[in-house]
Order: sequence, then structure tokens, then C-alpha cells
Amino acid sequence: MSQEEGRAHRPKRTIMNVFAIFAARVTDALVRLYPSVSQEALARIVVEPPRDAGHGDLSTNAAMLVARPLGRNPREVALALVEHFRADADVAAVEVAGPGFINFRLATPIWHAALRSVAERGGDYGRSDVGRGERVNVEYVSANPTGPMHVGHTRGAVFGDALASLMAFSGYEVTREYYINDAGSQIDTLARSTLLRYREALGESIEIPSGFYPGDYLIPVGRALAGEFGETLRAMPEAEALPLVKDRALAAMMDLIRADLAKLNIHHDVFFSERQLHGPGGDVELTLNWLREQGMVYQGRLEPPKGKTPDEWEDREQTLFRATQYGDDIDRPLVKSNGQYTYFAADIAYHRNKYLRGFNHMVNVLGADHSGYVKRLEAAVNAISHGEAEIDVRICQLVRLMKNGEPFKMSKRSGDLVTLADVVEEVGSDAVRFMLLYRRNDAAMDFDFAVVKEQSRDNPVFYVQYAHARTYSIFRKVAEEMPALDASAAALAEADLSRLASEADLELIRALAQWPRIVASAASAHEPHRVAFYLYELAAAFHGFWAKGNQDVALRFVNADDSKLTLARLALVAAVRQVLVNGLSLLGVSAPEELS
RNA sequence: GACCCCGUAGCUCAGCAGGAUAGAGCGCAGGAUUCCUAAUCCUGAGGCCGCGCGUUCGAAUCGCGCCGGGGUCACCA
Repeated sequence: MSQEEGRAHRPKRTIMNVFAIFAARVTDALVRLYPSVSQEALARIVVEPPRDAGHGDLSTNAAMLVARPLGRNPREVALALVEHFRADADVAAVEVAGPGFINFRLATPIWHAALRSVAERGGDYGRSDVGRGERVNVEYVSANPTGPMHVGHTRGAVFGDALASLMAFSGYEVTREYYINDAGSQIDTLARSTLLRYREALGESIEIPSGFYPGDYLIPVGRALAGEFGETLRAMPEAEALPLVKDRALAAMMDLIRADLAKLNIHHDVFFSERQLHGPGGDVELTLNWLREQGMVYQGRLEPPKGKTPDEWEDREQTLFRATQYGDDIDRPLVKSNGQYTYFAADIAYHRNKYLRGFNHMVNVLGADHSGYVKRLEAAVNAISHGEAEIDVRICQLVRLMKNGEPFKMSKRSGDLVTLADVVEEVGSDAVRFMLLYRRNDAAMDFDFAVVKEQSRDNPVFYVQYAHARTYSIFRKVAEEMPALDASAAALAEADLSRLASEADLELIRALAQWPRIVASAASAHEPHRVAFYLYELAAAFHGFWAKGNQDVALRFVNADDSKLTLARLALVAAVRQVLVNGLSLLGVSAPEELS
């Protein structure tokens, strides 16, 4: 920031985050005026655009926050700040309003400097260091490798992917990770189901018993086994054949899942196998020993849950993790009655593994059916890191699939599951992604095929993409009408931005200037939907500007008789395009040059 | 019985590390194109922010208690 400050009087000044700069100036001023002001109060200061544009460009609550601890009157503090900022060349007007807000109207050149920085930083405009280079592990999808992905997984997949991009853009060193649950009994079921398909491929007529996976997707796996092994597997005892089948079935399922994810342009850095945690000397064993040494494990009994008594409740002594010491509601079993480790035991080991790999920040994206698991995970991470690591578990609520208002079944038990691939094929990756990200992750949502497919105003993705396409059509128009005009990036960089002086111009520039603070706040709050909403608003501002050209020729982007103005407007259009591209790319949505 | 999410315009949802007169889209009523894509724009109507109490200069936002909807609840993953 001081770097940018230092350039205050150079002719080609650029400023990326106006709001951050003024927050710093306000803080500095307060420290100078009131040396005893507390850091705590300063940290809560917000500089943001006021809701009502009539109040100015920027507004801060600084005086109201600081006054009380200083034993002063908010208006008195505000007036002192106002006095201070009258000397600031970037401030055109500053005043106290309401209970002690300070409203700034900024001098036009600072907005032009903000606009210039969009082109200067290009794809990096909005990039920040809020993550300070810290490593974060974002675990998402982690669907069981027993079949293709269904729609239920899609939301978490898209959310996790966008969040990872967002955090990477905001200065975190991000690892995208997928935890393969390949150690449980369902994998045995998968192997048995595949074995049936293998026998089928050899000509047997088979029936899939209930409790097995009936899906057609195992047929090719069975065929491949027949090709590889011929009759050999059939001749073996099942116990011998199953491990061979298991490995191949698993590999096939993961290929399937990776292919599904690729349809949404989702790629992980690490696929972490649960199986590698098990076995003698494995992480689970090591972790349990460690937990025992720490006194975090004991033998004890659990009360059955009230209200809902499980049918086969067996009151027995078991190995428990002291989760309650770390904020959970009850202590959690680590060993099943058959002597195997619980899923949770392996998960503790897995998260300790993450921690030992150097991740002090972890994000897990889970489905709504795991909401009861959150406290347990938090407790585990707290325990294994002695409070040094933090985990944020983001729950993606249910997506109700609809078609013209009619609910769609998507249960895995009933045969008619809707797969992720079906959805992407039907509505396209862009629409799926944007629609899912245009909603907070923790609110349940309806996803109506008919609406999402329709390229209409109901569908925000097309609205935003259309804005992007419009930036191209403007440049096409210029090439046609003003062939002599050099509209290259180099020429735009030299444009006389002072020509962008109308309220409409400044309004659009202010919208662009918001991007850095929006993206930074979205990253630190782990809320990608803020990006989607911002893009919608930016698109609206741009469409609105466009329409003003219909009323007022002076507000058109292309003015054949004023090449200087046209050039400045093109610089503005290029900046809008840049921000749309930056935002859409974080969301994993394409930015087409035209909509067909 | 316990825990987690949600409750804001007719509908779908933003806004919630407290801030000024609570927003958008759809729908409804009306308007805009000799001109860069009308896949757009403009205007209007429409609100006890589920209810109550509390915290304070100030609450849709924070706390407690209700009500309603969804999810979950040893040894599945």
C-alpha cells in the first residue's frame, strides 16, 4: 500500500484497492490524533461504499467505534477526522453524517487511477495477499468410489473448486484434495458386485441381489476382468479373487469419477487413499497410540440417544475419543464391535496426516448429511494439533432437483439416480456451476432443469456472459466504424481517462473498484457466492450504461466523431471485460466472446 | 430428546466480525429499439426482516426462549 501511496504525484498513477487505502489513511489519522486509541477498535473499522450513493463514495464508522473507549463524543472524533481529510488531495468533500459516519466524496482522478490499475494488473487485478502465503488444504467431493457421481455431489464439487480458486487468488497456497474412502465394507460390496458382472461377462446369467450395486456402470468393468483373467477368477475361491477385483474396480470407479469431475472442469492435486492409513504401522495405528499417550482415549460406555433408541443398541464398553474436551457433544468411538477401526478413527489419522504435511488451515466441504459430523472433526483437528491448526467445515445443503416445478428423484437406492454427467449434459457446465454458486452453500436450494436450461433473464449466468460478450461487440463495432482508430491495449493504456467524467462513467468505474475488496472478503469468509453476486451487479451496471447511450449520444461507447472519448470509453469497456473474466474464471465459468 | 442449517416482497434469494430510508431477479402494471445483440434498459406497486425478551448510541444482523421447515443422531461411509 505504501508503494502505491508513494506514487501519489506521478502522472500515471494506479491504485488497486481504494477502500483498503482509505482504511489505512483513516487508521493512521486516528493514531496521530489519538495516540492512545486501541488496536482492537481500529481493527473493527470499516470503509465501504454507503448503501445510499447520495451519501458519497466512501463511508466509515471509525469515529463511532473509537469514541467510546476514548471517552469522547463520536461527532467530536468525526469532526477531527474531517478536518484532517480536508487536506487530502484525493478527497473532494468530506462530512459528518448521522450518528457519526464520515462520508467521503473522492476527487475524480483517484477513480481514474483505480481504472488504470485494472489494465495494468490484468488477470491479477483483485489478487491479494490476505492469505499471506499460508498453506491451506481444501478437501472436497470425496465421494465414495462405488459408482459415478450423482447430482448430490455436484454442489460440493463446484463449491470446493471455486473456493480453492478464490483462496489461491487471495494469497493462500492451496492444495485441492480428494479423500478416497476405499477401506470400508462398501468397497467389498463393490468388489462382489463387480465379480457378478464378471461372471455375467463370461456368459452366466446372473441376478443382482439386493444390497449389491446394480448399476450398469459395472458391466464394462466385469467385461474387462473377463478379458484380463479369462476363467481364472471364476475358478478361484472368492477370498482370493476379491482383492484382485477390488483393485481393478476401484481404479475403474476413480477413473469414472475423475471423468465426471472433468466435465465440470474440476481437478484435484491430491487423491488421498484411506487404505494407506490402515495396516500395521499405518497412520491410524500411530495416531491412536499418540492419542493414548496424550490421554485423549479411554474405555467407557455411551448412553443411547434419547428419543430415538436404535433398534439394536448394544450397551458395551468401547474405545472412546475424548471429543467432549474439544467441544463435541459426546465422546466418539474409535473401534467397532468387530475390532476394526471406525471411520472416524481413520479420519482423525487422516487429518493428523494433513497437519503433519504442513497444513495449519484446512477446509472440508461436506454434504448436508454430514452436518452431525462437524463438531467431531473440529474436535479432532483441535486435538491432533494442540489447537494450532484450524478447520472450517463447509456444509453444502441439499439440492432439490426439479423439472417444471415437479420434484425429481435422485436417491441411490431407487434405481433412477440422476448423475452429475446427466445434469452437465442437459444444462451445460457453465449454467450448473453458476447456478450452484449463486446461492449460499448453507441454504437448501431448488435446481430446476427447465429454468437453468432456458437462456433467459431467469438465468443469471447468461446475463453475466452476455455482458462479457457485449464488450467484444463494442470492439467489433469500433473496428467497423472507426477503422483508423488504434484500439490496441497499448493505445488504450495511453487513453485520456479524464474524458470519463460523467456520472455514468464514474458509477461504472466505482463498480470496478469494488472488485478487490469483494474478492478478498469472499476468500476470507470462504463464500464464493459473493463473487457470483458481484459479477451480476457489475453486469447490470454495464448493461445500464449501454442503455444510457440510447438516450444520450454522448454516453455511447463508440463516438465516430470523437476518437479521444471513444478511446477512453474503450479503456473502460476493456476494464469491465477484464474484471468479468477474472471473476468468471474464479467460478470456473467460461467467458464467451459471443452468445449464439 | 440432542445437535446443525434455514425462516427477509406473491415466488426464488442477497444483505448478517451491528450502522444511515432493508435490496435484486422472477411474477404483476406500464414504458424504451432510425443507432454498438431488446439474451438489454427504464418507471411503478409490493415488507410487523417468523414471534417475544434482552445487550447498546443503534439490531434483519449479536444473546436467550419459543414457533415453523430441512438435515443428522454408537458400532455406516
